[in-house]
Amino acid sequence: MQELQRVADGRAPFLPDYPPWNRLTAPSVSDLLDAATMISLTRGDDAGAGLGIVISGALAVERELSDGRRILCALFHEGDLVDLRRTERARQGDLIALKESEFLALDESRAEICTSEHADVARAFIVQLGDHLARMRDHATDLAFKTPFESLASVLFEFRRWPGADSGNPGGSTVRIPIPRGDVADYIGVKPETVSRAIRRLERERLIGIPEQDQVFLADIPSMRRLANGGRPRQSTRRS
Amino acid sequence: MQELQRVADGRAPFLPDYPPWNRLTAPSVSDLLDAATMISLTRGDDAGAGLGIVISGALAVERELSDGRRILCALFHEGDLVDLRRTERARQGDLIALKESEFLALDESRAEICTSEHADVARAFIVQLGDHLARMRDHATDLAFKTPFESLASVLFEFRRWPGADSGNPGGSTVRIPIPRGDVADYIGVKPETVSRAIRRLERERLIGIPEQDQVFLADIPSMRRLANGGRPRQSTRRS
DNA sequence: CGACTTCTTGAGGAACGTCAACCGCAGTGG
DNA sequence: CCACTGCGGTTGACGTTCCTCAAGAAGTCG
Repeated sequence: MQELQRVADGRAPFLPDYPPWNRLTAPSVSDLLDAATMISLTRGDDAGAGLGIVISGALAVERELSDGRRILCALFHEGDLVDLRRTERARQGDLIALKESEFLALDESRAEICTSEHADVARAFIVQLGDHLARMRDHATDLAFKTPFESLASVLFEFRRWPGADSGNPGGSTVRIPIPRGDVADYIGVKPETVSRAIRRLERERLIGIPEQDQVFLADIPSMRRLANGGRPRQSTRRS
Repeated sequence: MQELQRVADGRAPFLPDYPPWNRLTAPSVSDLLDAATMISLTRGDDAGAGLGIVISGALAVERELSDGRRILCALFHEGDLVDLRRTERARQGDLIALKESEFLALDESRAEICTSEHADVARAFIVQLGDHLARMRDHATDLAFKTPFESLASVLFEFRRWPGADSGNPGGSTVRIPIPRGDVADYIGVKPETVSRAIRRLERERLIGIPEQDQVFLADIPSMRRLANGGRPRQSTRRS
């Protein structure tokens, strides 16, 4: 029994301590964990499963285009339910780890039984899927924005909502960028060079500061919010 | 009672005759319809509800950016479950009709009770949400593609999957474009002029034909598939 | 220390957005 | 019956932007 082993490890709280997972009743948790297998991943690893819960780290749905371009069309963080079951298309993409991660893979058929037998599990799934849809709509909006500055500003706010992103700063004006620049670029649909240039320009304009490589200080949150919502600062509209 | 009235209208099959809706048991359907209100919409109307099922027509989540740009970040067609409940962001956008549509709005709290009491309804919701997530991932990939030709090819295949899109052509090589050009443009993140130019170029290259304004004949489906999957035909790579 | 990856910076060109005008059509009212 | 109006779609010229290609800087791991 995998979960018993885990409990013996002293890592008893198998499911994330976030809603909706910490709202489940004990029998539901038990049944869900019966269908679960913990997988440890390092950067680049394929999770090899289409259903599960991210325990730590960062995963993404990666798609390699026929001409070599790479796209990360969805990001998943700690506590996220990953559901790639509805796969009518041929190229659904692979679920890969962007860093050291732990993934609680769920057996599809047993998980399905679990959702039909436990209303709270079904509810948790619906809540999670609805959450992800909202994020995907935001992301689609970012991509349609087209200007890297807006996409970047928006994705910074997205990262700010990641669990643990605001650890150590109460006001939340420091954001950790949890994945490398190249992955950010693949996520917002631009090239790494463009991400670099965009960051440097935001820095020049005093909207953000980069104390460390993977940290961003939001110096002017209202302006950044405006930017993320479409107040596009094209060349002509630099200061205004 | 709204549904009794409808039944009296002779329009008894209230839910779409597609999976997963036609798989529900009678009591589930009855409970679900108790929470439902049918709304008739014309182009531009706001549905005014964040949860429901599209009975006919086409709806979209529209977002107006602060500088006037307009983005359709999700499309919904006949039989789709629309769930905008997870709205942590301020600007979630509006659910609007792109054409004459009928929308079966569901009361949120009563629908929630319904999903918790009927496992098959919960399952239908999960299936639908998972389906939409897959579509959103595809869409995000399209948008990240960046070249309008690829996005357009991809969106044509998306339209081909719409119910009724292949009515009258067995092979499915004719696709109906169910929404105006401008909406297509807002959906794939480009300008109407670019959509027009992309269509004309695909036509010039004999990949598609445009018998009517709202119809596309896929003359070379394999090539279009390649295009949609990222075999990008930039200026230099015209024939190869 | 050296090979590697990640990030950055620069110069040049292709591509899409912008602006403007035009076409065809439907609805409207004189 | 026909001019007027508005809307959706198309076409063209032009400019900004971002991708491409290339090289260098900085940090990491062997």
